[in-house]
Formats: sequence, structure tokens, C-alpha cells
Amino acid sequence: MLSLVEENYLKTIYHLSDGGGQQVSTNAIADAIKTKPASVSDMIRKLDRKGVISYTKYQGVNVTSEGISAALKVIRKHRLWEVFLVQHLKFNWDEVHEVAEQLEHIKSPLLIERLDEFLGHPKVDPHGDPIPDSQGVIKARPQIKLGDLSPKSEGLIMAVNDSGSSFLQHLDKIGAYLGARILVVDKEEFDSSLRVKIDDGEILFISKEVASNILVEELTS
Amino acid sequence: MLSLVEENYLKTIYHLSDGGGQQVSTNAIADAIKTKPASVSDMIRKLDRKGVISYTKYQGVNVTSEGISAALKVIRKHRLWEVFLVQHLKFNWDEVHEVAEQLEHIKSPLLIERLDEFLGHPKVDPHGDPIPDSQGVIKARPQIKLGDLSPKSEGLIMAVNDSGSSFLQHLDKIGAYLGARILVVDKEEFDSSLRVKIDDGEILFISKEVASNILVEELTS
DNA sequence: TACTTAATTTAGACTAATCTAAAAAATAAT
DNA sequence: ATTATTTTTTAGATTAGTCTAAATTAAGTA
Repeated sequence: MLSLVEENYLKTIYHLSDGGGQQVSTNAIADAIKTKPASVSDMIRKLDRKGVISYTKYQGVNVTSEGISAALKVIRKHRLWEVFLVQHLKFNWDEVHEVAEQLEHIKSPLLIERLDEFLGHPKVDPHGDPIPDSQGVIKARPQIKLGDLSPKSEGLIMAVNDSGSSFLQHLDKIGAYLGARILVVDKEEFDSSLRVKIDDGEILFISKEVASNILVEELTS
Repeated sequence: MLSLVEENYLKTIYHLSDGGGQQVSTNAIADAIKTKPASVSDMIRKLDRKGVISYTKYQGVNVTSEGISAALKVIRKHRLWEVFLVQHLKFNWDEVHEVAEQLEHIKSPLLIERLDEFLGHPKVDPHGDPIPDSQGVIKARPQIKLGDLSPKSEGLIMAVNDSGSSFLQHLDKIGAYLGARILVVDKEEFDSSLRVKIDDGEILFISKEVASNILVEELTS
């Protein structure tokens, strides 16, 4: 059983490791948690002993499969509470985080399953982040080409098909980045070009070629 | 600002003091909180320094008006969460306590006001206990004479109109006490006597005179 | 009133989590 | 490759909350 503080460390490490993939440094954890590296050293030795991360001195840490499973439980709770706060208690999406930070540590499996049911088994939180199911499985987000998004619908930029620097520089120029919200204003029939807004900015033109190289996740508003 | 542990002490002391009225002994607190008297001694010195109780050595403690106000805030949160768990998450009334014990410590004034609104400003929790309003005011529980309770309905014995010892001895004899649950089985038309059950015990006869001197709070099942 | 018992407090130790300052290891730079 | 810099770890102290054992005060009883 992890303490509240240990849960926060684990969750942070999981996020920094990008879902368990990357190695994470002591300083990165200290930065993220707003604590001192010395405190992190102590804590990661403890988390290693508990089996949720693996740690060798001066080498940073990796999250174990047990750790991933534990982190996903916390993340599931956090995101379900966010849905509750926004959909039922009229919170704005920018007001939910700190409250969900507290609610995510409530210990009651029954509570969280009932809450999930009450909310209608939502798949994403108010920021569009996916909610792991009770088994800790994250439904792969369906990625489609920006060009296939229907007019008036919105998507999140998830990946690109062309990693060439000229293409990436172009994206940079128009203000597109991984995670940006993109709205398809309309579509030209004759050349399949798009008019889009990125993050509520100005209307931009995007060619068919560019549009087919941007992968988005459609937002179900 | 009180810590979670301090909040639990204060809430317990408030309850033991019967709403701030009685003095509370160190051992009573230790019993209620399942800790040792030595720990209680330490904690009550701290709570005294913080101004929520007043404490003189070997004399037990009293809750200050500041303490009452703080305790009522916690109790309000606890009871609102209980209503939520029962009315919206299908919890049984006997499953809610431990979860509400955790939820009551979530710090967010906005959250609790929105929850209150969402629940429709309930006046009592699933056990019939009153919910303090946002100002900490507890609506006086409506007391009616036992004789005015309609057959088949239940009440809690809240007070008596006759404090004479013979009357109190009679109550003692039939097993009635402050806080007892009393069910009116039926009522005789011709002499207004009642047949009642106290705490699911045997059926007892109660005269009109006795019934008019017992004040109950009707339980809205 | 003196003695016994019960309630309460103090003293000292322990765990969890944090910090500062200093030491050690790894990385970068000349 | 040797120095300089950054990162990380250790050592030792601190705070909150708890405990056991011993000391003190209050209360009960002969």
C-alpha cells in the first residue's frame, strides 16, 4: 500500500517517463514535484524497495509493470473526478486540477467503480486525456488524418506522418504542435484544402498534402 | 489551517462534547479515536495553541466558538458526501461512513458549495442527522409529541416535557432513553394510547399522558 | 485523613517526509 | 586526459504524529 505522498511521486514519475517508457532523472522529479533532489533520492530508494520502480544509483529510475498498474489506478481516479466536477458540478476545465489532485487519493474501489458507472463510463477527461478502464487499459486513441476530419469538427494533433525538417518547420510556422487543438472551419471541394483554426487563433489555409500528414484525434465535444 | 489529523481530533471532541456543551476527558478522546491518552495529551495542547479548544491540565477540554465553527464545516462536508454516495452512487447507508471519513477532508470551498447545490440543499444525511448550512447553522430539528406521530412512522426520542423523577424512572423501566428509535405500531382510537416498539424490541403500551411528554423527531425514511 | 487506584501528563524514542550542507560520481570542456 | 561543472547521494537536523514507560495529579475509600 502506497502513502499519499508515495502515490504522488509514482504518478509524477510515470508521467515523466511518458507512460513507463523513458528513464527519469532525479532532478526532473524534483523539478516536477517542487521538492529538493535530496528528498527525491530518499523517496526513490523507498519506491524501489516497494517494487513500483527500479532504481540504480546515479542512473535514474524506470517504472516497473507493477508501478505502471498502480499509477494508472491513480490517473483513472483523477480523470473520473475531473469529469464529475465539470459535467455535474459546473467546474470549468481549468478549475478542476487541484481538487482532482486531492480526490484521486480517496481509497475505495467501490466508490470509483460506482462513480464510473454514474458518469456513464467516460473515455476521456475534460482535457481530452484518456481514462484507463478498471483493468488499467488505456483505449488507444483513434488517430485519423486531419484531411479526413469533417468540417466544423475539432481534433487534437497527435502525431505527424512526415518527420522531415521542412515539414516540421512548416508546422512550427503555422503554430501547430503536438497536442494543439485544431478546428476545421471548412473544406474546399476542388483541391481538398482546408481552412482551420489552431487553438482559437486566426483562420489558416492548409493544403491537402499537409493535411494528410497530420494525425489528429477527433474530439467528441 | 488544521491538518487532517487535527481535524479528526476536533470533530471527535466536538461530538463527545455534544455540540460544544460538555467538557471532554483525555481518556474519552483516546477511546473514540483509538489512540493512546499520551498522544491525546500532546494533540490537545496543540489544538489549544491553535485556539479551537480550551484546555487546562488535568481538567479536560472545551470546544471554543472557533472550534465549533471549524468542526461544523467538517461535519457539513461529511454529511453532504454521504447524501451523494447514497442518492447518486447507490451506496447503502451502512457503507458510506468510511468513505465519507476520507472525503470530508477535501479542501475546496467551491467544491462543497457546488455539491450542496447539486444535491438540492439537503437538510439531513442518510442517517437522519442534520446538515449544517454554509454558515454553520444547524436547523433545529423539528420536535413533535410522540402522540402526534402517525401510526407506522418512526421517530428518535429527543427530549421530554416532564423532568420529574417518577416519569424518568418510568421511561427507564420501558427502555426509553434520549436518542432511542421508537416505532408507532398503532394507536387506539378511544383512549389515544399507543403500541410502540423501542429499538426493535417488544411491543409496549404507552398511555396518552406519557406519549404527550415524549418529544420525538420524525424520521423521514 | 491517609492510602489506594485511576486518570493524566511528561520524558524519551520511533517513523515518515522533508531540508541544508557537504561529499561523491558522472558529464562536459579545455 | 585532466580539470571544471553538473548531477546525485549521504549525513545530520527538523517537524508531525505516534508509542511505551515512568512520574504526577486527582479521585475514591477505608
